Amino acid sequence: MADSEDMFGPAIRKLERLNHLDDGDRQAVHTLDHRIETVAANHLLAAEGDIAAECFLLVDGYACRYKETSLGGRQILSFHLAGDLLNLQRLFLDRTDHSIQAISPATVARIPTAALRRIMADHPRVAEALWRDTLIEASIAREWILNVGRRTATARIAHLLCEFAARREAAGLGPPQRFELPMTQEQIGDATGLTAVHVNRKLHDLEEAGVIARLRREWTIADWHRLRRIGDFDPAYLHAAA
Amino acid sequence: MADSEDMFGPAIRKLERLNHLDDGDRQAVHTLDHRIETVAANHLLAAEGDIAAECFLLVDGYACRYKETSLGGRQILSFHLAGDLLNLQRLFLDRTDHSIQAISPATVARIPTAALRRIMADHPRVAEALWRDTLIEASIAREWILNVGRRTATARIAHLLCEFAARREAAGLGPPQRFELPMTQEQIGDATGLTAVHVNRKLHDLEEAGVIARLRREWTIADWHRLRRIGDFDPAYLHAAA
DNA sequence: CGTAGGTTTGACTGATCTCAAGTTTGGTGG
DNA sequence: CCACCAAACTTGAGATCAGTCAAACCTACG
Repeated sequence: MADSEDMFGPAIRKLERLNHLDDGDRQAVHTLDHRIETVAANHLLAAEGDIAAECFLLVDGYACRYKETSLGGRQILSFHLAGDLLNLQRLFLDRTDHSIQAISPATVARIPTAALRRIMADHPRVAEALWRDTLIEASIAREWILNVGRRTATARIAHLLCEFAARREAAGLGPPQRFELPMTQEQIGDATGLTAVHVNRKLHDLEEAGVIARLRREWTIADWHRLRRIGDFDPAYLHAAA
Repeated sequence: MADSEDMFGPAIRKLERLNHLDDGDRQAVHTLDHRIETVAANHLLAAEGDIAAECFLLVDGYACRYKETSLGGRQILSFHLAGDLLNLQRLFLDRTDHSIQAISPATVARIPTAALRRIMADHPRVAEALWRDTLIEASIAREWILNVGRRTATARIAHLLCEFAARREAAGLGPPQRFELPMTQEQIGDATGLTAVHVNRKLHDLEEAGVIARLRREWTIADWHRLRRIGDFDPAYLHAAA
């Protein structure tokens, strides 16, 4: 049990932020049927069109979801950190409609959707937490439509950084001012609808303006207030629990 | 009851596409607490930040959801037609995170979220239909991120037209080849991350290419196959029931 | 039949992309 | 521990797609 305690810890903490759970609820989550898998960076966890009836719990590391156009353009739809549940739409839909990829070395638990549906039926508080999680994810997706559709390149990038910092902090993974960013500039471009080249240039602008600082993969938000203003970032859409 | 039969007809048909319902389920939907409202085009039904705990059922007409940047840029997040449930995220979240507006004269039923939560608790099949509806909406939002982020102007517009035609047909509102488009070119621009001027030019391109034809507000899709290819449209993301 | 909202057109601007080198970084095997 | 390699990052020059601004022109409706 100590083992699955470790594995499900981040997820339980996330569910507790979404709804109050009692001991029975927590116990039920701990004993969820699952299969642990450790994968390298860039490993594809699920592909568009898959019919495997399972959800993923990201135990450790980072992942993203994406879709591609028929011309090969790739659009990242969301980034995920430890504790996030992925592929929840498979709970009630037949097919995975996007791909899921680890963007760092990662540990995931594959959970059969049947097990999740059972826990939802038996534990209404868990079901409500999953509802909230799904609705918050939809809210984030809407904010991304706005970001990609109506903001300038610099604003899109700044917004993405703000969101990452905020969610990372909410998940208890560390302070928002300083962190190691798991994604490459190419991935930032794929998430913001820009090219890697343009992301690079705008990142330099932000750096020269003294808003952010970078040393290798270590990022510092030098002026949070200004970054937030540049990115037009209002955390309301995260509903305080993402 | 004949009255509410009429009012809830489109919604019941939509729920039936999402999950099998029995007579009790349908009866419960028909007797849902609600308040009918008829509004003019452009009427604001809900605003970002609202705390009123109610969802909307679009009984007749068309509506859209949108967000705005602090600089005034507006991004439409989705279009809705008769039978669609709006603001479902208020079921489990405290605040409306986007605005909702009628884009044609419309009739809506305002339903207190408490009534919807009750029906979900008592009628699991209805609850599952609402789950599916929410998940499909999230899938559509992801496709929109891809559309706005990674497609050319013409493709974005073509994709939007394909989606509208497909959803309209799925809702039983008429054939996909010919329809009256409820939105203005400005609104198409707001939905695709373009300006009205550019939408106008690309629409003319599509017309000159013989892909679409317009007469006043009446649109004809002259070459569905080509429109679909131009828009990179694969209806899988609608999960056959949107 | 006047008017406001919607559409169309033209000329010009500018943000972002493309292509094509480099350069740095981090990991790996010898 | 070092040499090497692939991936990631940088930089520059030129091309292009879409935006801006401004003026007409429809057309639906009161």
